[in-house]
Amino acid sequence: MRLSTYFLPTLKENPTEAQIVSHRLMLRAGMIRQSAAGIYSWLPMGLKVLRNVEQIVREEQDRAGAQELLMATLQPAELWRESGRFDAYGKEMLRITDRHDREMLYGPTNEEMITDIFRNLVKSYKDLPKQLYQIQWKFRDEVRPRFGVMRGREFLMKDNYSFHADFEDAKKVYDTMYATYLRTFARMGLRAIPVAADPGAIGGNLSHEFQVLAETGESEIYYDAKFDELSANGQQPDPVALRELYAAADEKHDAANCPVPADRLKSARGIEVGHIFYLGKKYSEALNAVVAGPNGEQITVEMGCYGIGVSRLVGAIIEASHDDNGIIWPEPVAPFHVGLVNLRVGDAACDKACDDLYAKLQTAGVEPLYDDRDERAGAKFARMDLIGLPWQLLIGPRGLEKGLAEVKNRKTGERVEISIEAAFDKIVSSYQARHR
RNA sequence: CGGGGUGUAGCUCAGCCUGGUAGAGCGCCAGCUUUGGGAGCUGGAUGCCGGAGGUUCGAAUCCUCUCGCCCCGACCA
Repeated sequence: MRLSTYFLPTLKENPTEAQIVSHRLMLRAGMIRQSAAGIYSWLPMGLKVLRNVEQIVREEQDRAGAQELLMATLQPAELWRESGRFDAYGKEMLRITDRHDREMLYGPTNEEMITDIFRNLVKSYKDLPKQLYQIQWKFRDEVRPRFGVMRGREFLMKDNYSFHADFEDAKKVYDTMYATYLRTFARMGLRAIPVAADPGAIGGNLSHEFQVLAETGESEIYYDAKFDELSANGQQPDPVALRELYAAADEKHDAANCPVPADRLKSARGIEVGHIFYLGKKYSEALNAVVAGPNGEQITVEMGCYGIGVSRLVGAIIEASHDDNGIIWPEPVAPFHVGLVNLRVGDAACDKACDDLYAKLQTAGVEPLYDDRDERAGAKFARMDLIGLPWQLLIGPRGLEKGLAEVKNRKTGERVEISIEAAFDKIVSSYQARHR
Protein backbone atom coordinates (compact mmCIF):
# COMPACT_ATOMS: atom_id res chain seq x y z
CA MET A 1 0.00 0.00 0.00
CA ARG A 2 1.24 3.42 -0.90
CA LEU A 3 0.84 5.86 1.94
CA SER A 4 0.16 8.65 -0.56
CA THR A 5 -3.18 7.05 -1.36
CA TYR A 6 -3.94 5.28 1.91
CA PHE A 7 -6.75 6.62 4.10
CA LEU A 8 -4.79 7.14 7.27
CA PRO A 9 -5.87 10.34 9.06
CA THR A 10 -3.28 10.66 11.82
CA LEU A 11 -3.23 13.35 14.47
CA LYS A 12 -0.23 15.12 15.92
CA GLU A 13 -1.94 15.99 19.14
CA ASN A 14 -3.98 14.04 21.63
CA PRO A 15 -7.71 14.57 21.30
CA THR A 16 -9.07 15.76 24.65
CA GLU A 17 -11.79 13.15 24.71
CA ALA A 18 -9.24 10.37 24.97
CA GLN A 19 -7.68 9.88 28.38
CA ILE A 20 -6.01 6.52 28.25
CA VAL A 21 -3.12 5.60 26.04
CA SER A 22 -4.74 3.01 23.79
CA HIS A 23 -7.68 5.30 23.07
CA ARG A 24 -5.36 8.20 22.29
CA LEU A 25 -3.13 6.15 20.08
CA MET A 26 -5.99 4.56 18.21
CA LEU A 27 -7.39 8.00 17.43
CA ARG A 28 -4.00 9.49 16.63
CA ALA A 29 -2.98 6.58 14.43
CA GLY A 30 -6.16 6.90 12.41
CA MET A 31 -7.59 3.53 13.43
CA ILE A 32 -11.00 4.52 14.75
CA ARG A 33 -13.43 7.37 14.78
CA GLN A 34 -16.09 7.83 17.41
CA SER A 35 -19.72 7.76 16.42
CA ALA A 36 -21.27 8.15 19.88
CA ALA A 37 -20.24 7.27 23.42
CA GLY A 38 -18.85 3.75 23.30
CA ILE A 39 -19.56 3.31 19.59
CA TYR A 40 -16.82 3.48 16.98
CA SER A 41 -16.23 3.19 13.28
CA TRP A 42 -13.10 1.32 12.28
CA LEU A 43 -10.98 3.04 9.66
CA PRO A 44 -8.85 0.99 7.24
CA MET A 45 -5.79 0.48 9.41
CA GLY A 46 -7.81 -0.18 12.54
CA LEU A 47 -9.89 -2.68 10.65
CA LYS A 48 -6.78 -4.50 9.44
CA VAL A 49 -5.64 -5.00 13.01
CA LEU A 50 -9.11 -6.01 14.14
CA ARG A 51 -9.23 -8.58 11.35
CA ASN A 52 -5.81 -9.92 12.29
CA VAL A 53 -6.85 -10.38 15.89
CA GLU A 54 -10.11 -11.92 14.80
CA GLN A 55 -8.30 -14.34 12.52
CA ILE A 56 -6.02 -15.59 15.28
CA VAL A 57 -9.05 -16.13 17.50
CA ARG A 58 -10.78 -17.97 14.65
CA GLU A 59 -7.83 -20.22 13.89
CA GLU A 60 -7.52 -21.26 17.51
CA GLN A 61 -11.24 -21.90 17.87
CA ASP A 62 -11.18 -24.04 14.76
CA ARG A 63 -8.15 -25.89 16.00
CA ALA A 64 -10.00 -26.63 19.24
CA GLY A 65 -12.81 -28.25 17.30
CA ALA A 66 -15.35 -25.45 17.30
CA GLN A 67 -17.35 -24.59 14.20
CA GLU A 68 -18.07 -21.06 13.14
CA LEU A 69 -21.52 -19.76 12.38
CA LEU A 70 -23.01 -16.29 12.38
CA MET A 71 -26.15 -15.47 14.29
CA ALA A 72 -28.49 -12.54 13.79
CA THR A 73 -27.77 -9.36 15.72
CA LEU A 74 -31.48 -8.68 16.19
CA GLN A 75 -33.43 -11.17 18.24
CA PRO A 76 -37.09 -11.57 19.11
CA ALA A 77 -38.04 -10.69 22.69
CA GLU A 78 -40.04 -13.90 22.90
CA LEU A 79 -36.92 -16.04 23.08
CA TRP A 80 -35.61 -14.04 26.00
CA ARG A 81 -38.93 -14.29 27.81
CA GLU A 82 -38.48 -18.07 27.71
CA SER A 83 -35.22 -17.84 29.61
CA GLY A 84 -36.57 -15.13 31.87
CA ARG A 85 -33.83 -12.73 30.87
CA PHE A 86 -35.94 -10.26 28.90
CA ASP A 87 -36.97 -8.61 32.14
CA ALA A 88 -33.91 -9.62 34.14
CA TYR A 89 -31.33 -8.10 31.81
CA GLY A 90 -32.40 -4.55 32.51
CA LYS A 91 -31.49 -1.37 30.73
CA GLU A 92 -28.23 -2.70 29.38
CA MET A 93 -30.22 -4.46 26.72
CA LEU A 94 -31.11 -2.31 23.76
CA ARG A 95 -34.76 -2.90 22.99
CA ILE A 96 -36.25 -2.13 19.64
CA THR A 97 -39.78 -2.21 18.33
CA ASP A 98 -40.28 -2.97 14.68
CA ARG A 99 -43.01 -1.55 12.42
CA HIS A 100 -45.45 -4.25 13.48
CA ASP A 101 -44.89 -3.36 17.12
CA ARG A 102 -43.03 -6.60 17.68
CA GLU A 103 -40.53 -6.39 20.50
CA MET A 104 -36.97 -7.04 19.44
CA LEU A 105 -33.57 -6.58 20.97
CA TYR A 106 -30.01 -6.13 19.74
CA GLY A 107 -28.13 -9.11 21.10
CA PRO A 108 -25.92 -8.41 24.12
CA THR A 109 -25.04 -12.13 24.11
CA ASN A 110 -26.45 -15.21 22.42
CA GLU A 111 -27.18 -18.08 24.80
CA GLU A 112 -30.89 -18.02 24.02
CA MET A 113 -30.46 -17.88 20.28
CA ILE A 114 -27.84 -20.62 20.06
CA THR A 115 -29.87 -22.83 22.36
CA ASP A 116 -32.90 -22.25 20.17
CA ILE A 117 -30.92 -23.25 17.09
CA PHE A 118 -29.57 -26.28 18.87
CA ARG A 119 -32.89 -27.54 20.26
CA ASN A 120 -34.56 -27.27 16.87
CA LEU A 121 -31.84 -29.04 14.95
CA VAL A 122 -30.13 -31.53 17.24
CA LYS A 123 -32.18 -34.43 18.51
CA SER A 124 -29.78 -37.24 19.37
CA TYR A 125 -26.94 -37.77 21.83
CA LYS A 126 -25.00 -39.12 18.87
CA ASP A 127 -24.65 -35.58 17.57
CA LEU A 128 -22.91 -34.49 20.75
CA PRO A 129 -20.72 -32.82 21.63
CA LYS A 130 -21.10 -29.67 19.56
CA GLN A 131 -19.14 -26.46 19.83
CA LEU A 132 -20.52 -23.55 17.86
CA TYR A 133 -19.03 -20.09 17.84
CA GLN A 134 -19.39 -16.78 16.12
CA ILE A 135 -17.48 -13.53 15.93
CA GLN A 136 -20.20 -10.95 15.93
CA TRP A 137 -20.99 -7.43 17.09
CA LYS A 138 -22.75 -7.14 20.40
CA PHE A 139 -24.45 -4.19 21.99
CA ARG A 140 -24.67 -3.57 25.71
CA ASP A 141 -26.03 -0.21 26.72
CA GLU A 142 -23.50 0.44 29.46
CA VAL A 143 -24.24 3.24 31.87
CA ARG A 144 -20.77 4.59 31.45
CA PRO A 145 -18.82 3.47 28.42
CA ARG A 146 -15.20 4.58 28.54
CA PHE A 147 -11.63 4.08 27.45
CA GLY A 148 -12.36 3.87 23.73
CA VAL A 149 -12.82 0.33 22.50
CA MET A 150 -11.84 -1.10 25.88
CA ARG A 151 -15.31 -0.60 27.24
CA GLY A 152 -17.54 0.21 24.34
CA ARG A 153 -21.26 -0.28 24.07
CA GLU A 154 -20.90 -1.83 20.66
CA PHE A 155 -18.11 -4.37 20.56
CA LEU A 156 -16.90 -7.36 18.60
CA MET A 157 -16.93 -10.58 20.56
CA LYS A 158 -16.15 -14.19 19.90
CA ASP A 159 -18.73 -16.29 21.68
CA ASN A 160 -18.53 -20.05 21.67
CA TYR A 161 -21.26 -22.29 23.08
CA SER A 162 -20.79 -25.98 23.71
CA PHE A 163 -23.35 -28.74 24.19
CA HIS A 164 -22.74 -32.01 25.96
CA ALA A 165 -24.45 -35.17 27.10
CA ASP A 166 -22.84 -35.03 30.53
CA PHE A 167 -20.67 -33.00 32.85
CA GLU A 168 -17.48 -34.95 32.16
CA ASP A 169 -17.69 -34.03 28.52
CA ALA A 170 -18.45 -30.40 29.30
CA LYS A 171 -15.44 -30.31 31.60
CA LYS A 172 -13.23 -31.69 28.86
CA VAL A 173 -14.16 -28.89 26.48
CA TYR A 174 -13.82 -26.36 29.27
CA ASP A 175 -10.25 -27.53 29.80
CA THR A 176 -9.55 -27.42 26.10
CA MET A 177 -10.80 -23.84 25.95
CA TYR A 178 -8.66 -22.92 28.92
CA ALA A 179 -5.59 -24.04 27.01
CA THR A 180 -6.86 -22.57 23.76
CA TYR A 181 -7.27 -19.16 25.33
CA LEU A 182 -3.73 -19.15 26.68
CA ARG A 183 -2.48 -20.03 23.25
CA THR A 184 -4.69 -17.45 21.52
CA PHE A 185 -3.47 -14.56 23.64
CA ALA A 186 0.13 -15.71 23.48
CA ARG A 187 -0.03 -15.63 19.70
CA MET A 188 -0.90 -11.94 19.90
CA GLY A 189 2.12 -11.25 22.03
CA LEU A 190 0.06 -11.00 25.20
CA ARG A 191 0.55 -12.59 28.53
CA ALA A 192 -2.83 -13.49 29.98
CA ILE A 193 -3.32 -14.79 33.48
CA PRO A 194 -6.32 -17.00 34.12
CA VAL A 195 -8.05 -15.91 37.26
CA ALA A 196 -10.62 -18.09 38.98
CA ALA A 197 -13.78 -16.05 38.72
CA ASP A 198 -17.00 -15.81 40.56
CA PRO A 199 -19.48 -17.68 38.41
CA GLY A 200 -22.23 -15.45 39.77
CA ALA A 201 -25.81 -16.54 39.31
CA ILE A 202 -24.78 -19.40 37.08
CA GLY A 203 -23.55 -21.62 39.87
CA GLY A 204 -20.90 -24.28 39.79
CA ASN A 205 -17.26 -23.50 40.23
CA LEU A 206 -15.95 -23.53 36.70
CA SER A 207 -15.30 -20.02 35.54
CA HIS A 208 -12.08 -18.28 34.64
CA GLU A 209 -11.34 -14.76 33.53
CA PHE A 210 -8.29 -14.14 31.40
CA GLN A 211 -6.51 -10.99 32.40
CA VAL A 212 -3.92 -9.35 30.20
CA LEU A 213 -1.25 -7.62 32.22
CA ALA A 214 -1.04 -3.91 31.49
CA GLU A 215 -0.36 -0.95 33.74
CA THR A 216 -3.61 0.70 32.75
CA GLY A 217 -5.75 -2.36 33.44
CA GLU A 218 -9.01 -1.83 35.24
CA SER A 219 -8.63 -4.52 37.84
CA GLU A 220 -5.89 -5.34 40.29
CA ILE A 221 -4.99 -8.99 40.33
CA TYR A 222 -2.83 -11.05 42.66
CA TYR A 223 -1.00 -14.11 41.49
CA ASP A 224 1.66 -16.63 42.32
CA ALA A 225 5.11 -15.60 41.05
CA LYS A 226 5.30 -19.04 39.53
CA PHE A 227 3.17 -17.75 36.68
CA ASP A 228 6.08 -15.62 35.59
CA GLU A 229 8.52 -18.51 35.82
CA LEU A 230 6.31 -20.79 33.78
CA SER A 231 6.03 -18.29 30.98
CA ALA A 232 9.61 -17.03 31.13
CA ASN A 233 11.51 -16.71 27.87
CA GLY A 234 8.27 -16.39 26.01
CA GLN A 235 7.53 -20.06 26.34
CA GLN A 236 4.03 -21.43 26.31
CA PRO A 237 3.05 -22.31 29.87
CA ASP A 238 1.60 -25.71 30.54
CA PRO A 239 -2.13 -25.22 31.16
CA VAL A 240 -2.26 -28.08 33.63
CA ALA A 241 0.46 -26.57 35.75
CA LEU A 242 -1.15 -23.14 35.59
CA ARG A 243 -4.45 -24.47 36.81
CA GLU A 244 -2.89 -25.32 40.16
CA LEU A 245 -1.61 -21.81 40.77
CA TYR A 246 -3.27 -19.12 42.77
CA ALA A 247 -4.62 -16.02 41.03
CA ALA A 248 -7.41 -13.73 42.16
CA ALA A 249 -8.90 -10.36 41.40
CA ASP A 250 -8.60 -7.85 44.21
CA GLU A 251 -12.23 -8.12 45.31
CA LYS A 252 -11.73 -11.83 45.92
CA HIS A 253 -8.16 -11.68 47.15
CA ASP A 254 -7.89 -12.06 50.88
CA ALA A 255 -4.38 -11.25 52.06
CA ALA A 256 -4.95 -12.95 55.40
CA ASN A 257 -5.94 -16.28 53.92
CA CYS A 258 -3.89 -16.27 50.77
CA PRO A 259 -2.29 -19.68 50.14
CA VAL A 260 0.72 -18.05 48.49
CA PRO A 261 3.46 -16.80 50.81
CA ALA A 262 3.94 -13.04 50.67
CA ASP A 263 7.35 -13.28 49.02
CA ARG A 264 5.88 -15.25 46.15
CA LEU A 265 2.77 -13.15 45.71
CA LYS A 266 2.78 -10.65 42.87
CA SER A 267 0.22 -8.07 41.97
CA ALA A 268 -0.45 -6.35 38.68
CA ARG A 269 -3.14 -4.54 36.73
CA GLY A 270 -5.22 -6.61 34.37
CA ILE A 271 -7.59 -6.16 31.46
CA GLU A 272 -10.20 -8.87 31.11
CA VAL A 273 -10.04 -10.12 27.55
CA GLY A 274 -11.69 -13.50 27.92
CA HIS A 275 -14.03 -15.40 30.15
CA ILE A 276 -14.98 -19.05 30.14
CA PHE A 277 -17.95 -20.58 31.93
CA TYR A 278 -19.42 -23.95 32.60
CA LEU A 279 -23.15 -23.22 32.32
CA GLY A 280 -24.64 -26.52 33.32
CA LYS A 281 -28.30 -26.76 32.42
CA LYS A 282 -29.27 -23.17 33.06
CA TYR A 283 -30.31 -22.45 29.49
CA SER A 284 -31.01 -25.95 28.27
CA GLU A 285 -33.57 -26.41 31.04
CA ALA A 286 -35.22 -23.05 30.50
CA LEU A 287 -35.45 -23.56 26.76
CA ASN A 288 -35.97 -27.29 26.87
CA ALA A 289 -32.92 -28.30 24.88
CA VAL A 290 -33.10 -32.08 25.10
CA VAL A 291 -31.76 -34.95 23.02
CA ALA A 292 -32.62 -38.62 22.95
CA GLY A 293 -30.17 -40.76 24.92
CA PRO A 294 -28.87 -44.26 24.13
CA ASN A 295 -31.93 -45.86 25.75
CA GLY A 296 -34.41 -43.48 24.23
CA GLU A 297 -34.52 -41.37 27.37
CA GLN A 298 -34.61 -37.58 27.21
CA ILE A 299 -31.35 -35.90 28.21
CA THR A 300 -31.24 -32.21 29.04
CA VAL A 301 -27.90 -31.10 27.63
CA GLU A 302 -25.02 -29.60 29.54
CA MET A 303 -23.62 -26.35 28.22
CA GLY A 304 -20.58 -24.14 28.39
CA CYS A 305 -19.84 -20.71 26.97
CA TYR A 306 -16.56 -19.04 26.18
CA GLY A 307 -16.10 -15.39 25.25
CA ILE A 308 -13.25 -13.30 23.93
CA GLY A 309 -13.52 -9.53 23.54
CA VAL A 310 -12.04 -9.14 20.08
CA SER A 311 -12.34 -5.36 19.74
CA ARG A 312 -11.24 -4.92 23.33
CA LEU A 313 -8.14 -6.97 22.55
CA VAL A 314 -7.02 -4.35 20.05
CA GLY A 315 -7.01 -1.79 22.85
CA ALA A 316 -5.44 -4.24 25.28
CA ILE A 317 -2.59 -4.99 22.90
CA ILE A 318 -1.81 -1.28 22.64
CA GLU A 319 -2.01 -0.85 26.39
CA ALA A 320 0.50 -3.65 26.75
CA SER A 321 2.73 -2.58 23.89
CA HIS A 322 3.52 1.07 23.21
CA ASP A 323 6.04 3.76 24.07
CA ASP A 324 6.13 7.55 24.08
CA ASN A 325 6.31 7.65 20.32
CA GLY A 326 3.34 5.44 19.61
CA ILE A 327 2.11 1.92 19.12
CA ILE A 328 4.41 -1.09 18.94
CA TRP A 329 2.50 -3.83 17.15
CA PRO A 330 3.36 -7.42 17.92
CA GLU A 331 4.16 -8.89 14.51
CA PRO A 332 1.22 -11.30 14.29
CA VAL A 333 -1.36 -8.53 14.50
CA ALA A 334 0.49 -5.68 12.78
CA PRO A 335 -1.52 -3.99 10.01
CA PHE A 336 1.59 -4.04 7.80
CA HIS A 337 4.77 -5.92 8.43
CA VAL A 338 7.13 -3.19 7.31
CA GLY A 339 7.10 0.50 6.56
CA LEU A 340 9.20 1.31 3.54
CA VAL A 341 10.32 4.90 3.87
CA ASN A 342 11.61 6.94 0.97
CA LEU A 343 13.55 9.69 2.68
CA ARG A 344 13.99 11.75 -0.46
CA VAL A 345 11.09 11.50 -2.81
CA GLY A 346 12.08 12.97 -6.15
CA ASP A 347 15.65 11.74 -5.96
CA ALA A 348 15.97 9.34 -8.87
CA ALA A 349 18.13 6.82 -7.02
CA CYS A 350 15.89 6.80 -3.92
CA ASP A 351 12.73 6.52 -5.96
CA LYS A 352 14.11 3.64 -7.97
CA ALA A 353 15.45 1.73 -4.99
CA CYS A 354 12.15 2.15 -3.16
CA ASP A 355 10.00 1.22 -6.12
CA ASP A 356 12.09 -1.91 -6.63
CA LEU A 357 11.87 -2.89 -2.98
CA TYR A 358 8.17 -2.20 -2.89
CA ALA A 359 7.57 -4.52 -5.83
CA LYS A 360 9.89 -7.22 -4.52
CA LEU A 361 8.37 -7.18 -1.03
CA GLN A 362 4.92 -7.56 -2.48
CA THR A 363 6.06 -10.43 -4.65
CA ALA A 364 7.57 -12.06 -1.58
CA GLY A 365 4.17 -11.87 0.11
CA VAL A 366 5.14 -9.20 2.61
CA GLU A 367 2.65 -6.38 2.58
CA PRO A 368 4.65 -3.18 2.94
CA LEU A 369 3.30 0.27 3.70
CA TYR A 370 5.31 2.47 1.37
CA ASP A 371 5.73 6.08 2.45
CA ASP A 372 6.10 7.66 -0.97
CA ARG A 373 4.87 11.07 0.10
CA ASP A 374 6.92 14.17 -0.50
CA GLU A 375 7.46 14.91 3.17
CA ARG A 376 10.44 15.64 5.33
CA ALA A 377 12.26 12.73 6.87
CA GLY A 378 11.43 13.75 10.41
CA ALA A 379 7.72 13.79 9.72
CA LYS A 380 7.94 10.35 8.17
CA PHE A 381 9.87 8.89 11.10
CA ALA A 382 7.41 10.29 13.59
CA ARG A 383 4.45 8.91 11.71
CA MET A 384 5.99 5.47 11.26
CA ASP A 385 6.75 5.31 14.96
CA LEU A 386 3.20 6.39 15.77
CA ILE A 387 1.54 3.68 13.72
CA GLY A 388 3.97 1.14 15.12
CA LEU A 389 4.78 -1.25 12.27
CA PRO A 390 7.31 -3.84 13.49
CA TRP A 391 9.97 -2.90 10.95
CA GLN A 392 11.01 0.25 9.14
CA LEU A 393 13.06 0.03 5.99
CA LEU A 394 14.66 3.40 5.43
CA ILE A 395 16.06 4.44 2.07
CA GLY A 396 17.87 7.77 1.80
CA PRO A 397 20.53 9.36 -0.38
CA ARG A 398 23.11 9.20 2.37
CA GLY A 399 23.06 5.43 2.70
CA LEU A 400 22.27 4.77 -0.90
CA GLU A 401 25.61 6.23 -2.03
CA LYS A 402 27.22 3.30 -0.28
CA GLY A 403 24.52 0.90 -1.44
CA LEU A 404 23.10 0.69 2.07
CA ALA A 405 19.63 0.68 3.51
CA GLU A 406 18.70 1.05 7.13
CA VAL A 407 16.50 -1.38 8.98
CA LYS A 408 14.90 -0.26 12.19
CA ASN A 409 13.17 -2.48 14.68
CA ARG A 410 10.26 -0.53 16.16
CA LYS A 411 10.25 -2.45 19.41
CA THR A 412 13.92 -2.39 20.31
CA GLY A 413 14.75 0.79 18.44
CA GLU A 414 17.78 -1.00 17.04
CA ARG A 415 18.89 0.28 13.63
CA VAL A 416 21.32 -1.45 11.33
CA GLU A 417 22.80 -0.25 8.07
CA ILE A 418 23.16 -3.12 5.67
CA SER A 419 23.07 -3.69 1.96
CA ILE A 420 19.72 -3.37 0.27
CA GLU A 421 19.71 -7.08 -0.51
CA ALA A 422 20.49 -7.99 3.08
CA ALA A 423 17.78 -5.61 4.30
CA PHE A 424 15.27 -7.20 1.98
CA ASP A 425 16.23 -10.67 3.19
CA LYS A 426 16.01 -9.61 6.80
CA ILE A 427 12.49 -8.27 6.38
CA VAL A 428 11.28 -11.24 4.38
CA SER A 429 12.73 -13.83 6.71
CA SER A 430 11.31 -12.14 9.79
CA TYR A 431 7.96 -12.13 8.06
CA GLN A 432 8.17 -15.77 7.12
CA ALA A 433 9.21 -16.73 10.62
CA ARG A 434 5.97 -15.22 11.86
CA HIS A 435 3.62 -16.31 9.14
CA ARG A 436 4.97 -19.72 8.18
C1' C B 1 -27.67 6.56 38.37
C1' G B 2 -24.87 10.12 41.99
C1' G B 3 -20.53 13.62 41.75
C1' G B 4 -17.13 16.65 38.79
C1' G B 5 -15.59 18.79 34.19
C1' U B 6 -16.10 20.44 29.19
C1' G B 7 -18.42 22.06 24.29
C1' U B 8 -15.30 28.21 19.81
C1' A B 9 -11.83 26.03 12.49
C1' G B 10 -9.95 19.07 10.94
C1' C B 11 -6.71 18.91 15.97
C1' U B 12 -4.90 21.59 20.50
C1' C B 13 -6.64 25.90 22.64
C1' A B 14 -7.26 31.61 23.64
C1' G B 15 -11.32 35.10 23.80
C1' C B 16 -16.22 34.96 28.17
C1' C B 17 -15.08 37.74 34.32
C1' U B 18 -15.95 43.59 32.28
C1' G B 19 -21.51 42.43 25.83
C1' G B 20 -19.63 46.16 20.50
C1' U B 21 -18.24 42.82 13.14
C1' A B 22 -14.34 35.49 15.27
C1' G B 23 -8.64 34.61 17.08
C1' A B 24 -3.64 31.79 17.54
C1' G B 25 -0.59 27.40 16.76
C1' C B 26 -0.68 22.93 14.16
C1' G B 27 -3.13 20.73 9.92
C1' C B 28 -5.17 21.91 4.78
C1' C B 29 -4.40 24.68 -0.36
C1' A B 30 -0.72 27.62 -3.64
C1' G B 31 4.30 29.37 -4.41
C1' C B 32 9.49 29.77 -3.22
C1' U B 33 13.52 28.05 -0.23
C1' U B 34 14.68 23.67 2.37
C1' U B 35 15.41 18.22 3.00
C1' G B 36 18.05 11.83 7.91
C1' G B 37 13.69 12.86 13.83
C1' G B 38 6.85 16.38 13.19
C1' A B 39 11.31 22.89 8.46
C1' G B 40 11.25 28.46 7.03
C1' C B 41 9.02 32.52 4.46
C1' U B 42 4.82 34.58 1.59
C1' G B 43 -0.16 34.23 0.27
C1' G B 44 -5.01 31.62 0.81
C1' A B 45 -9.45 28.68 2.33
C1' U B 46 -12.05 26.91 6.54
C1' G B 47 -16.65 28.56 11.89
C1' C B 48 -25.02 28.04 12.71
C1' C B 49 -18.81 29.93 19.14
C1' G B 50 -23.33 22.30 20.70
C1' G B 51 -28.90 23.59 20.40
C1' A B 52 -33.39 26.37 21.90
C1' G B 53 -35.41 30.34 24.43
C1' G B 54 -34.66 34.98 27.07
C1' U B 55 -32.35 39.96 28.50
C1' U B 56 -30.29 43.94 25.38
C1' C B 57 -29.90 48.88 20.34
C1' G B 58 -26.35 44.78 20.11
C1' A B 59 -24.79 38.06 22.88
C1' A B 60 -19.31 33.32 21.81
C1' U B 61 -19.60 36.56 26.23
C1' C B 62 -25.16 37.66 30.79
C1' C B 63 -29.78 34.43 32.33
C1' U B 64 -32.93 29.85 31.75
C1' C B 65 -33.66 25.21 29.69
C1' U B 66 -31.69 21.35 26.88
C1' C B 67 -28.26 17.97 24.28
C1' G B 68 -23.41 15.86 23.46
C1' C B 69 -18.71 14.30 25.17
C1' C B 70 -14.95 13.20 29.08
C1' C B 71 -13.47 11.83 34.15
C1' C B 72 -14.48 9.68 39.38
C1' G B 73 -17.88 6.39 41.92
C1' A B 74 -21.67 2.51 41.80
C1' C B 75 -22.40 -1.22 37.88
C1' C B 76 -20.41 -4.21 34.14
C1' A B 77 -17.02 -8.14 29.51
